[in-house]
Amino acid sequence: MNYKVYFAKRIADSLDEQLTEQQAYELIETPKYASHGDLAFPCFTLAKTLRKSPALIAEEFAVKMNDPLFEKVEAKGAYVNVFLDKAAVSKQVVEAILQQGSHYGDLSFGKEQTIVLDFSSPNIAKPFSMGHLRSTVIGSAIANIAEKCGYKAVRINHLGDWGTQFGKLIAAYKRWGDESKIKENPIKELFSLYVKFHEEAETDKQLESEGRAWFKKLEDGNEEAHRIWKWFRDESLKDFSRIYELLGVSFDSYNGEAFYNDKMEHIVHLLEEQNLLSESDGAMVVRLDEKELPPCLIKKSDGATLYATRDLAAAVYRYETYQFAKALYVVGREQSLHFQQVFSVLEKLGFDWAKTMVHVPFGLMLKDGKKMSTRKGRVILLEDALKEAIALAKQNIAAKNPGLENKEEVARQVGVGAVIFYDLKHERTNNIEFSLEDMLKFEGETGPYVQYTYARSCSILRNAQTAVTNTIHGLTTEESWKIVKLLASFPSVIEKAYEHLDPSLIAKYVIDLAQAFNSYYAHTKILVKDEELNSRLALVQAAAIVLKEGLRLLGIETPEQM
RNA sequence: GCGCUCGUAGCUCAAUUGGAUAGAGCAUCUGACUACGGAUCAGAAGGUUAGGGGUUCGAAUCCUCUCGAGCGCGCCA
Repeated sequence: MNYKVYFAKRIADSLDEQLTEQQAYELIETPKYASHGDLAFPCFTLAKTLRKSPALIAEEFAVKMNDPLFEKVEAKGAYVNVFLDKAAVSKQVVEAILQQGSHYGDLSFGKEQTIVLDFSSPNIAKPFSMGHLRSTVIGSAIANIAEKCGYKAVRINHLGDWGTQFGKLIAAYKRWGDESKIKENPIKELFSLYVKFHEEAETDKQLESEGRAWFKKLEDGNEEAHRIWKWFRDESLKDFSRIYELLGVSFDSYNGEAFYNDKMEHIVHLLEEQNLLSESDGAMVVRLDEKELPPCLIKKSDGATLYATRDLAAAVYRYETYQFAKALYVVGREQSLHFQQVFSVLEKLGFDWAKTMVHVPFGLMLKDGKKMSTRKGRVILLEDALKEAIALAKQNIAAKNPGLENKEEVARQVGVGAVIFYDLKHERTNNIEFSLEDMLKFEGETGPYVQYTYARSCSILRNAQTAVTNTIHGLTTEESWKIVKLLASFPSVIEKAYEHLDPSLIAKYVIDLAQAFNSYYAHTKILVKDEELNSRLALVQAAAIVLKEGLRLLGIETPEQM
């Protein structure tokens, strides 16, 4: 039961036609302070149509409105504050959760529709840095949230396995490469070749054109270029899959940029057919003057393709393959111009589905206020951070719970949970100042804090040694009420997280719920044999279910002991 | 120079998208029945929301200017 809807209905009923239920719903707030009740309706806007003071209107509402679900209705200034009946609402909410289990909060507005998500998309032959963490965990969480809303989600890892950079890398390999060293430590060696290339290129102007030439060869099917490229790609993928396994992230497709190599002529052909291509300094571009955007480059002057060309081909391929209702690109904000251009070109081509495509940008991971640059070799490897987090979790277990059975597994879950949560708790669009120290904190607003709360709830349920039955009464204390209110709002939090495509809303929610639970835990003796025992246990179980489900949506596991 | 994003406690972030008294967590300082797990809880302290002007019943949020930061702006991705 959605109490906001219920309240909105009551308001609309007690007015004649001045306000629709929908309008009332949109005005209702949940007050910041508990002393203002559980739901509030501000009367400012009604004051104009009713030609009465807001306070007077609130007063009249308060008198008129009585309902078995409302314990008290109070006018305070311009607000109508409603206090819900704690026992009745607690019963409804907790019973619903126990009945539905992990399906509590499932929504259906995405039913029968497919959503494709392009995320993670690391570059081959480059280390998986902290910077890639954001796209990976945000994209993965949004996919989970979309599924919770009923969508069929297609997770696509659009690997950066094509482009001029490979020409450069091959050029560097031909000059300074050592096959045996690369076999020993592929990513590290390839990456240092890449860095060296850029260092040398500062003084040796030859290098740049050598790199471009190799890419052209690669694109034209040169056997040697292709063999080297394939080798680099295979080695890199091995590295990546190790990290994805650690993170617990999976994909439905690893079709990267190279996959579209034979699908680009089609796009170029379409553009030609519709007279959208024009020449500029030897390159082929689509002009976007009417949108006041710079032109979108389709082909370089040597005939080689560009990133945008491949993205166009990918979009068309994906639409033909999946008939998506929505396509998301979870890619850093620094590429927002690129996506504006690509979407605009698709529109110009007359694809009406172009308007279902959205760039979901996110802030950068900054180091000392600056972008972490792969070129300059200033990177922090994600795998190193994960390993440190896991080692720290292991230390904690050794100190706090030495008897724990599957230490390794739990240490992984907790360490990785800390890293993922640290990323996801920040609002998506904001930059994050990277701090390994903060990321490895397990106290306060962290993943391990929520996991710990879950483990505690499991512990109580184990100790209870009785099956929880679904007949609830009581639960009227301030502490339990805080939990119930949060539990009741879970579905709307999911809806909002999807609407904003922002997992941080769920991260914040899960923190709030954990805090409410811990506060309850500290104030209430749960395992005492009185007639409310079963109700308290049911509340604990309901909280556990929602904590677990919330963390699952974020891609974080929930050990029962830690 | 132009465009985008942003500026909130010492630090990292919130604020129901224009609503009531701007809230959390770190860090600091106090406390917590000899405990259902102390990776916890309760409390103290910490603010002219970068700054000026405007819009209205009401602004951290909207418009404008100034200052400051980050990222983009044709053959990289």
